[in-house]
This record gives sequence, C-alpha cells and structure tokens, in this order.
Amino acid sequence: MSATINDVAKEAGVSTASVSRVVNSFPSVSPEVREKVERAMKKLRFVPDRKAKSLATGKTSSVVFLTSYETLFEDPHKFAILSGIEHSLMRYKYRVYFLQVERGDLTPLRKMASQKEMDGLVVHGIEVSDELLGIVREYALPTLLIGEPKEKCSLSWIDNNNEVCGEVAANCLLSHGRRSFLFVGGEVADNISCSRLLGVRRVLEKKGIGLDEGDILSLEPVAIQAEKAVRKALSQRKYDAIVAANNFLALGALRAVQDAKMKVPSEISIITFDDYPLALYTKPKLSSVSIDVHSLGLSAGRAIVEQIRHPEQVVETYIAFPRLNERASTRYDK
Amino acid sequence: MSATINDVAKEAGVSTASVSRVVNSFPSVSPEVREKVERAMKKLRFVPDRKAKSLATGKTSSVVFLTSYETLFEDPHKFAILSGIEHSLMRYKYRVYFLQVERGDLTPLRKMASQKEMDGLVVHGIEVSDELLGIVREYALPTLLIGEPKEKCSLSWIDNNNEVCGEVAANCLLSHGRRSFLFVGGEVADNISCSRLLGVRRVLEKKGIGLDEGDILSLEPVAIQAEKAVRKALSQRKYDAIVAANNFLALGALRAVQDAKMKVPSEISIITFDDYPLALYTKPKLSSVSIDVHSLGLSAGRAIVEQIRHPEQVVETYIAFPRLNERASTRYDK
DNA sequence: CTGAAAGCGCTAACAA
DNA sequence: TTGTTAGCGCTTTCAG
Repeated sequence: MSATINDVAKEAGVSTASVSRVVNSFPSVSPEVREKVERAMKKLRFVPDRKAKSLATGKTSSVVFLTSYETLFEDPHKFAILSGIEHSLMRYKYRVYFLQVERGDLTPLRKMASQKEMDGLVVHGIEVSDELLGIVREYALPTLLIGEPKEKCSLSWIDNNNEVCGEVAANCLLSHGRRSFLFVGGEVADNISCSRLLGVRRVLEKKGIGLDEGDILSLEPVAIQAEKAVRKALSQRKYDAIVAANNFLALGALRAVQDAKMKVPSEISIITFDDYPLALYTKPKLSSVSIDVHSLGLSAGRAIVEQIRHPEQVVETYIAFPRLNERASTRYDK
Repeated sequence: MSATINDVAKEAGVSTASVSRVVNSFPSVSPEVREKVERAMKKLRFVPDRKAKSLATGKTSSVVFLTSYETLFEDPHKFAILSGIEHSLMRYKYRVYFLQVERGDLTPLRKMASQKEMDGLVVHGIEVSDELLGIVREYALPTLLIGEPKEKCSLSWIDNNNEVCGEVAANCLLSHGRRSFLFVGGEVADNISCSRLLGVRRVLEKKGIGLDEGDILSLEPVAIQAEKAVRKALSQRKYDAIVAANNFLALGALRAVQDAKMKVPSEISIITFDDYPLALYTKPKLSSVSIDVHSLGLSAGRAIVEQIRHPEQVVETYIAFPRLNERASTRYDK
C-alpha cells in the first residue's frame, strides 16, 4: 500500500522521529536531515495518515456542524453559512462533519462527543438546552453558536448585525426622500425582525421621524396576512415607504400596494431583507438589504478555531456585512 | 480521562480481546463473559474511541459528500439530498464529511483521499472529470454520483426519474380534460427538462395528442424569457394547458397568461416541477410535481454503503418518488 | 539536533 | 470460547 513514516525513515536513513519533525515543520531540524527526508517523502509519495495522527495526538482536526432537520428550509442562510464555515475551516486544515438532530434530541451529538470524534462544535438553528450545555461541559467541547442565543449563556456566539441592516434599509428610503414609513414586521418573538426595526427606528428618529403604534405591524410571516394588514394600514394613512422584515411580508405588502393602485416605487417604495426566496421574482423586483452570509460563515470558521485554541475565552460578536441590493421597488430614478 | 478497553478488561477480569468481542457483538462469547464485560462497561461508562478503531481496522466509517461552491443556490435539491444522506448514513453508523471544491479543482478531495479519511464518496453537482475518475481509481474509492452522468462512465449513480415526473404532470392535466398542451422547457442541454418532456410526450401520445415543434419552447431558465415566448405562443394557438419545466419558466408563463387575460385555471392550467423557489408564492399558487428528495437522499445513503461493502458492483438506478402537489393553478373544481 | 522506544486505544491472528 | 500479542501509523518524551 502507500508509504508510512517508517518507510520514509528507512529510505532517508533517519529515525521516524526525524521524519515526524520534518512533516510537522519543527524548527530544530538540520538542513541535511530535512533535505534527505523531503527527498524520501517525494520519492515514496508519502502522505501522513490522519487517523494515526489523531490517535497519537488525541486531536481529530474536525469540527461538527450541528443543525436540526426541522429548520431545513426555514432558514435562508443555513447552507450558505455551512458553506462559509467549510471554506474557512479547510484553510485551517479542519474537516467538517455535517450532523442533524431531530426535535432537539441530541443523542447523536452525545455519541460523537463521547467517541471523541470532534475538536469543536458549531451549532446552528438549535435552541440552547440544558442537554446541550451538559454535553458541552461534560466533554469540554469548544463550541460556537450561530445566532445570539435567546437567553444569555456561557457559550460563545456570533451573529450578524440586524440592527445595522435595518439602518441601511431606512437610510436607503430616506435618500429617496421618503418620510412616511410603515414597518411590516414579524411577531414580537421574532428577534431578527425586532432588531431590524430597532435599526430603522434609530435612523428615523435622527431625522425626527417617529413611528406610531399603527406604523408597525406584527404579523405571522405569511404573505396573505401581510396583504390584509397592509391594505388596512394604507387605508388609514398615507405612506410613501414600506420596510418589510422578510420576503414573505414584503410580497404581501407589494400585493396590497398594487391592489390599492399605488405605483411602486414612484408613489411608494418597498424594501426588505435578504433575497430569499423571492425578492428577485416579484414584479417589480424587491430591493433588499442582505448580509454576506458566506462571510459570516468564514468568520464563524475562524471563531471556532480560536475557540479550540483558547477554550477559556468567550466570544460574543456581532458581525456586520450588510449589502444594499437596490432594485426596482425603490430605485425610481431610472 | 475516560475509560479505555484496557480499563474495562481489568475491571471485568477478562482480556481486551474479549471486551472487543463484546463491544462488536461477536457471537462466540460466553454469556458469563458478556455479562461481566457489560457490567464493567456500564460501570466505567465506556465508549469505544472511534479513531483508535479506525487506525486498527483501516476503516474510517465516514463518507465524504462532495459538491461545488458554484452550485450553492443553483440546485434546489442539493441540501435536501445532503440531509437525506446524513440521515441515512447515521443509521449505518457512518459520518458525513461536507466538502466543497472550487471550479472543479479536486485537490481537497485528493488530499482527503490520500490521507485515507473516508471509506466512500458521494458526488453531487460536479461533472465527472478525468481527475475525478483518476482519484477514484487511485484510491479505490467507493463512489456514488447523485444524478446520471452526461457521459456513461464506470461509476455508480442514482437519480430521480424525471420522465415519470413528466408523466404525472401530463396525467394531472389530462384528468382535468385538457387537450392542448404547451411545453415550456429549458435549453436542449438541460437533461432534466428533456426527461420531463419525454414523460409528458409519452402520456400524451397514448391519448393521441401530439406536440408540434411550436408547442415546445426551449428557453433559458429566466422568467422574462418565458414570458415573452409564451405570449407569442399564445397568440398563435389556443392552449388550455402549460407544462413548465421549472419554477422560473412557470412564473414567466403565468405572467404571459395573465397578461393575455386568460383565467387560470378555468381557461388554462399551469403545472410545473418542484416547489423551489416560488411555486407557493405566485397568485394563484402553482401546482407542481415534486420528488421526495429526502427519500432520494436516503436511497443514496443506502447505495453508498452498498458500494462500500461491495465495491465491484456498479449501481445505476432511477428512483421515482414523484408527488403531485395540486394547487390553484390546475385545481379549478374547487 | 537526533534516535530509541513507549505509547495512543483498538483489532485480529494465533494459540491454547 | 478465551487470552496473548503483535500490530495500525504517528507523536513524544527522554537520553545521548
């Protein structure tokens, strides 16, 4: 079969320890030995066996990306994040295991942890439960959550900054001279929607524009709900701008607006967040503020590596990569 | 730290070999020994270390799911399939590595293969290249392709049966009394679209309904293209049914139909395939024939395990799990 | 700076 | 049916 470290040692006429040192680029190796070993490695096409290394060091150089079956299509960003994390971790020579659990039952994770199959854990789309905390503690597992946890806990997390996204959206509309805002948001439990609203408000207040209770809708994220609610809102007050917390709400809002024979964007502008799944397929297309999720994934990769190297330190970070995608629903100058 | 097989052996007063036998449920173990070992294992909370086992057996019990960055959002099914594969493989006690490559550069795969990190490989969304075949051969890697390869090769593959999906779509429309069909398809290189067309034709021919050249559109999968082409087609002939090869084409077709003031579905029915990304968000909602991709993933999991166990046999299978999602764009009886 | 040798935790002949 | 023992391929003391 393929060459082992022993074969290389023999070929080079040195000890296996020396080969190991060269492979792992220890500084304390004489040029001659290094030279000999490298030649032998090349000749034998030597590639170190990862599992042997793992056994010897106790490290696996792999990280588990844990998520739930339930959020398969719910979260627009899930896989873009996974992609970013994989990309990032490959550069650190880590592998990524993809693991899913059902309805919060973490048995598969516990199993992998007890078999010491990973050096670190990235959690996405799973509530922080006592069971999770228990496993993390029991196996001293460096862990990173994607998304700020609802309740403060001892785990590190990384999240994108939805408030900043809200600010960007509001600024866009302001720059087009809009002054009368309707916020079509998710339910109060929807943290993301709330953060976005916060950002919008902050910007508007600076301009002396307040949002009354009636200017803020809290809805289930279903187009038909938004359509009804926005229709009603439009009948009560004259708006020239709508910020919709997600694509579904934006679609409903757009329909209500068009139903009311208002022109988009000349009479009223609409902006939303993310392009998932339909900002690009409405007529007119929806402007949106999206985050660069791949970048978030890259940052997450870096963060979990940090976490593995320095398990004691806790990281809590917001990452802001908002990008304004201006499209026909706001860009009426052309 | 945690208990090893030696600790258990000592505790139970037997040899490590016996413990190993119990752990791997060999038949040839006396009840007494088994009993003793099990008690000891429980007492010490023993869990075998996977990497040690890997080193000893040469097997890793993990499979790489290989895909490309480029198809991140292109393929609606990619992650549903990954999910199904993971689900399936966990039951076989396999782990899934998630690996992506850029523009067909398989270096990362070669690296993992040369380090003997996987027992098998599942490839999705990557053309079969000489490099891939080379790696598979060089490392004797049990491999399964998701999707029938364009050119016949020695690798096993599994794919869903798009022809059957086409048949289901056509039958649906026929059952509603439709007789005059327009097929809005992708470009000729689009195999999926072609297979679906094949299925549609087969069913129609049985009913003595032929499709002329003008009844079949070959378009880029962009809504605006479909809108224009369908508008033109509608002006030339009276159709009462449209089969659109994907959601984007269906959206364009729907717009053209509505533009022509035709009622959906009373005057004309529209059906498409898959629900990604917008079948549920048009007005009316689009009927579709979707495949149960999770099931496809499950089958793929089983198939790659088969492939690992019996590397010599080649599997080429179409899996058919079509599901008719009838919605407002065809269901005009209610 | 280098080599010998003892592991890492488990498996798998081979004997008994 | 069981135990002994020699690996699997690499790392890591500890001497030299």
